[in-house]
Amino acid sequence: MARDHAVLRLAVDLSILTVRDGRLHVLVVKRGNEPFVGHLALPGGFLRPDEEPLAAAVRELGEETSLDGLRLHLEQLPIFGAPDRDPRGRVVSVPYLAIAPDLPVPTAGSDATSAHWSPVASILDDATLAFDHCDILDLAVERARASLETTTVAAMFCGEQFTMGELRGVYEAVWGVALDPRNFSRKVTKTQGFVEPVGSRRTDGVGRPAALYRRGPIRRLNPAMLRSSMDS
Amino acid sequence: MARDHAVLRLAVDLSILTVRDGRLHVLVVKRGNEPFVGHLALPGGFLRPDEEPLAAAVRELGEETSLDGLRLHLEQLPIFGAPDRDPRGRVVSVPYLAIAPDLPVPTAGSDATSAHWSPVASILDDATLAFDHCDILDLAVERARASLETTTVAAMFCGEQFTMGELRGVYEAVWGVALDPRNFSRKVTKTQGFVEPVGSRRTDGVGRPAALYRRGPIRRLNPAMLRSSMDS
DNA sequence: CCAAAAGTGTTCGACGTACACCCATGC
DNA sequence: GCATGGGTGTACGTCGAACACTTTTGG
Repeated sequence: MARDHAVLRLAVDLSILTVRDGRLHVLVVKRGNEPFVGHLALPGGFLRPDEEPLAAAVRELGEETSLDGLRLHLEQLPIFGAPDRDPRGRVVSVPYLAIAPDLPVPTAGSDATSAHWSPVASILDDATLAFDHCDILDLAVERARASLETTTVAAMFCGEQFTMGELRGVYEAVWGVALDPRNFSRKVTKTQGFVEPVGSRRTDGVGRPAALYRRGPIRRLNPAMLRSSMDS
Repeated sequence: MARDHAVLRLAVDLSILTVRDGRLHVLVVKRGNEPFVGHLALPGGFLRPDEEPLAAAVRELGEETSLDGLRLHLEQLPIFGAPDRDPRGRVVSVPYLAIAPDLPVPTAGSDATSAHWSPVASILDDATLAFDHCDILDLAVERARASLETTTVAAMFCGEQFTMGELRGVYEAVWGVALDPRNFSRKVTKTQGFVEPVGSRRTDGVGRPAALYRRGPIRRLNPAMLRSSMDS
């Protein structure tokens, strides 16, 4: 039995999603190093010795975006391991899906310059990401869509306090459908533990002030949210 | 920036599940090499150079069990990457869930001796698997339970042709609940593409002969199968 | 005849869908 | 007033749960 084991490095790559202006956005960085210098890519980096993959994802999140990975929803997706996916050698990518509220443009750092939010639709249409990051992003978006059905992560797209309209906007942006505001509100409030009323109301915009909510303790949604389309 | 990248090896570990005698079983091997000589473990092995992880899983399946991995349901689960999980050095495990029909006891080969089916319940209760394989198996069983709700993989536990009773037995064994035979049959047959009637009937046992079915083209179940318990 | 498994018909209730209608704010 | 967004009431249909009842075999 020869030692024909593959020796390789692990990279963590993050699909950090948020909702801005009613559309799904992803955080991309412009690469400062070879290969793919100047190309857009998902933030990420190599696993360090004695480091757990999840810890590496949290670390990269802080280094490249100043986001607190411990407070975000982080979910590991199936790995990408094609032997020729990285010209530097054998690198297997461990993708993470991160769901973040709409925060100010994050800081750039390390080997990444000019990190910024970019609409997912245009990124996937142009297919301009380095490596196989378009495939990774595609997988992450699909997972996010599915997670909205069965879990309460939609609230992770919002801030500490949010209105029903904001939460509904998350579903509409990620799923790309219009939902009935009245039935949506009832479904959410009747699901014990999804959201908790804060008591106060938001009076900033036009229209009747909306009640404010915060995230409840429940993480899994049972029964699930349904994705069937409705006319607005 | 020092080159403090972790250099490591990838292992694929397979949770090969089947249903025997109405109970969920998993394929385990007795280890023939250090570490954990003589202990039970999930079948698996190291990734080879220029090999995709999925290809490695299919290869190991054929080597250690003579099962055709291309014809089975294979699903990659989140990796296990604790730095100290393998005494031989940094080894990250890529777990695969395989769902197989109840086949004759597979052949043993390579560094694994006496591969055999073992009830999942007793394996998890005793917690006797090598490495962190109990955690891996636990994850695989949870995934299998969830997959039965949203996909048609339950039929992968059966042979080419099967009766409604057999298919229902899969759900009952994996979920550990009793289902109403009458409502189950209706639900399955009314879901277009889940199963297709063969036309013939099976007359081996006692009772009215059951109609035979084969797998249909549909893979995702919509609406999903519900897991709520019913009294038998 | 009896036991056992397969399958049909039917009732009930929960819930998603659709929409009429009312509430509260800015302009 | 009127547009805009927030929220309640309610009727309808679909579907899962429960179960009475019939069918077809072996012993």
